[in-house]
Amino acid sequence: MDRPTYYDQVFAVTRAVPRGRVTTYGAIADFLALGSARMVGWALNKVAYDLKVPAHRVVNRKGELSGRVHFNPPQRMQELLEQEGVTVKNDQVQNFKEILWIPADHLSQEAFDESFE
DNA sequence: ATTGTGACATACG
DNA sequence: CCGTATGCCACAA
Repeated sequence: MDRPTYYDQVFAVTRAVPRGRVTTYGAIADFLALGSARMVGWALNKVAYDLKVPAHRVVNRKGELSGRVHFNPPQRMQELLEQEGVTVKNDQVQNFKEILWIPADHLSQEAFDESFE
């Protein structure tokens, strides 16, 4: 699309997160070099009821499942993560630093832009 | 145009 | 660790 909305970009990055890995709101915002971490969570909220985007792989900078309450039902987020091999305890992703996936380290801005033509 | 609203992040006490 | 404050900025009304 000519004019991808902020949502589209957030969704695209989120879909790029591999199974068993997680990323953070800040990392996505940083990669997009647009908006802020707040925008990311806000964008995901719009699609929380759609299963097209693996929103469960996005957590806050502490590795907490801060957005779980927006799932249906809330514990669904943790279940999905554990299903992918991610251990979650007390609403926190275990081994967080090991499985953290930073978009900026694996995606090129150019290739990303092209996907919106 | 103005205001309100955040699934955040960082700084400070 | 906890609460407060501030920056952040796209989007809906």
